Amino acid sequence: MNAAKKIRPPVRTTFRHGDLRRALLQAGIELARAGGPQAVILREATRRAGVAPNAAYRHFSSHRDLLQAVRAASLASLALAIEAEIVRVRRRKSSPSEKARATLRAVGTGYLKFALAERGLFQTAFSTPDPVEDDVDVAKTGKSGLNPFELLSSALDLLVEAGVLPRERRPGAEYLAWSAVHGLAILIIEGPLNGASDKEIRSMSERVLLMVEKGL
Amino acid sequence: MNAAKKIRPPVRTTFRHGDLRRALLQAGIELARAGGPQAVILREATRRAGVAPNAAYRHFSSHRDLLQAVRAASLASLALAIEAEIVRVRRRKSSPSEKARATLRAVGTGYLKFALAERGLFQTAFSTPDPVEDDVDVAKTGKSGLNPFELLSSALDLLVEAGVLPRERRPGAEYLAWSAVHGLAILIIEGPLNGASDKEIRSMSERVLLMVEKGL
DNA sequence: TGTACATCAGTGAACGCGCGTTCACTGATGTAC
DNA sequence: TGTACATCAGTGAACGCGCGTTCACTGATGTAC
Repeated sequence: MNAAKKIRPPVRTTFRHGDLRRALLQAGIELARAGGPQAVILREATRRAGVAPNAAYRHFSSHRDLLQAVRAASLASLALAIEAEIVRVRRRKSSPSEKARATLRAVGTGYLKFALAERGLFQTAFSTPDPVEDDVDVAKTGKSGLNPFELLSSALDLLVEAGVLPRERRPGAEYLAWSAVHGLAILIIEGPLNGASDKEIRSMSERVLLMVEKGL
Repeated sequence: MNAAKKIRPPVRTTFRHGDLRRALLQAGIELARAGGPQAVILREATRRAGVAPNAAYRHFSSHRDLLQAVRAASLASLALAIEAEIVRVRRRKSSPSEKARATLRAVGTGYLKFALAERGLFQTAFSTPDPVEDDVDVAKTGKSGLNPFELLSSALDLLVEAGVLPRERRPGAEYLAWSAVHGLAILIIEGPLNGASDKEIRSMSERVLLMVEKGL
């Protein structure tokens, strides 16, 4: 019993953690991954970092501050997932108009794949505060330096340049595309499409992307 | 001071509340209306009903149970809002195909209007558990006895009957329409379209509904 | 119509929980001389 | 190269909070006779 109480040897040997901010952020991301924004608990993050609860306050001004950092990281992951999908399109050779269309689809596909594979992070990325739109916070971007919203925008620009999308329909088109794809993502991760099979999900994804293309 | 402590006269004169379940549910709905599902706090509901916290357990087996009832009521409100919009269409005389189209638009319009006017209830209605799809819980329906999902389904059936929507495209069409409209609702209430003007919102709503009609 | 009694919707007090946050501190580290 | 010292990233203890939930109870009400 005494021994049991004496256990709890701080794994660290050094007194200073040295990289605590990153460690807390990482722990926060893992919490978000597993349980969404709700699960990002400051005390739990410090526990995972092997540190006293209040140590977090050296690096984050509040719980809110930590959550905000996790949210930014989630958006960055999403951007990365979209970029990965876009890269696959770039490799293929085809006409500009077909390429533009494929790029838009890639944005949607990347978005949906990420939502499905990382539902916790996806939910966290879009948990209430601050719109992503005109936000140039680098913490939210992928390799290209663009955040998910900007990636979608540039795909739409490409569509206009290729003459596929009439210029007068361009303004606000982000919201049309985003509505459809985001809505499907939510239906899949927390709506009636929740238990659906991979096949069903893939089919619905394709149909939604097609609907956007036709309806834009 | 003594007087101050002696205040707290139970407003009730009778010992038994008599209608506590309804009172708690009503309080829960108001909490949800003001702050979404998070704000539905069992103790607060009992406070508003002027009753001890544990009194709630005579009528709800747990906090979860209360929240579930509030959620059902939110869905019922949504169904009502959609039905109200549909009724407006029915009154107008026009060709069956135009009527069918208008009905589908009405479902979307009702949905979006409700999301905008009652964001707290809307968020509550779709807060995680139990899909609405095949759920025949009467607590979730409007006057017609149909829940929101079923209202959408029957609008799509109408579209097929009127020959507007090819029969082979019918299966799963709910999800296409719902994705787009639900996505827009979320963009409006907690996304980048949050601060948008009424005019912008109306415009985007129309465009999304048009996209659905064209893309279905 | 009157009385005895069972029912059960409410009370009052208390619980453990885990959270975010604040306080005064300590001692390893890097720097200036 | 050695020593004194300031810095500041971490500690340890404690806080108030409000939650959901459990317990043994009480007394107004409706019912059976």
